Amino acid sequence: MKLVSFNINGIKARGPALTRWLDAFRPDVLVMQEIKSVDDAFPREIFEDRGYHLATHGQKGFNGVAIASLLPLSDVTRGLPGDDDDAQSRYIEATVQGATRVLRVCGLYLPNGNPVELDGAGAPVPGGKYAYKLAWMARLRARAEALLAAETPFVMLGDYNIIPQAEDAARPKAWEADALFRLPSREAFRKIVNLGLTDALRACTQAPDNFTFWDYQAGAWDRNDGIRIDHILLCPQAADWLQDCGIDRAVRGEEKPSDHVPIWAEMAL
DNA sequence: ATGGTTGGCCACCAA
Repeated sequence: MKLVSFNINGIKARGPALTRWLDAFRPDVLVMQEIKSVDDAFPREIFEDRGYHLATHGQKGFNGVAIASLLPLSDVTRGLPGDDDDAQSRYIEATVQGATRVLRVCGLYLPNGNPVELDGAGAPVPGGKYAYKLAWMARLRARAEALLAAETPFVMLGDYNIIPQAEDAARPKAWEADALFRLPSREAFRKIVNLGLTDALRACTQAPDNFTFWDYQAGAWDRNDGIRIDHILLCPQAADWLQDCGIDRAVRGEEKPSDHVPIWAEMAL
């Protein structure tokens, strides 16, 4: 079965491009980010007409995540545990029933974190976007720990807004001070991976130039000035079920594309 | 290295 993460950058603008890709690729389970829609305005028929179950967690104007699945979906939960005051829609979980196995699918849109605001001592300014990013990552790590402790097979996939290593950017120097690549961001990502999770793409290839995002600006796509920030992390059990992983980069060159492309994992479920 | 584009939505913010 094919499991995919795709930051669609606005469902209202992405209808034609998304449906073309959906019909060509036919994912079994799809998590989306930046739907930029409230739940009531989401065009559910795009998915339901094609036989998908759909769970959305949207908000007005920004953010918003969703899960579409050909396999039965159950136990949908919305929001990342750990902060009841967090009003941003960035996290959704659901249980997917495969032919022989059950998988907890965690779809996430990790905060961008820019601009990086630091105080005189170099600490993130409380209430700033960078502090929010790091706090969110600590909550995500706690959630992964809880799922590991419960021995619930799970995958955490989505737009992490993290460039894990220099080979994951065409021009790493340009990103050194950015919230997507600065060392504390990469350390926080490693602390999650180091719980024992597998980066699905890196389990299948060490090649550089496996980007998932190219900015709309300055001809980034034409110059292949990209970064790898969309990731699929697997718990040890789910990693045993991984068969292949790749990035559907051609989507970026089609008409009216998102600035991200799908990353997929083939799993024995 | 810098400047630049798109989405949501209606004055700009976010990326």
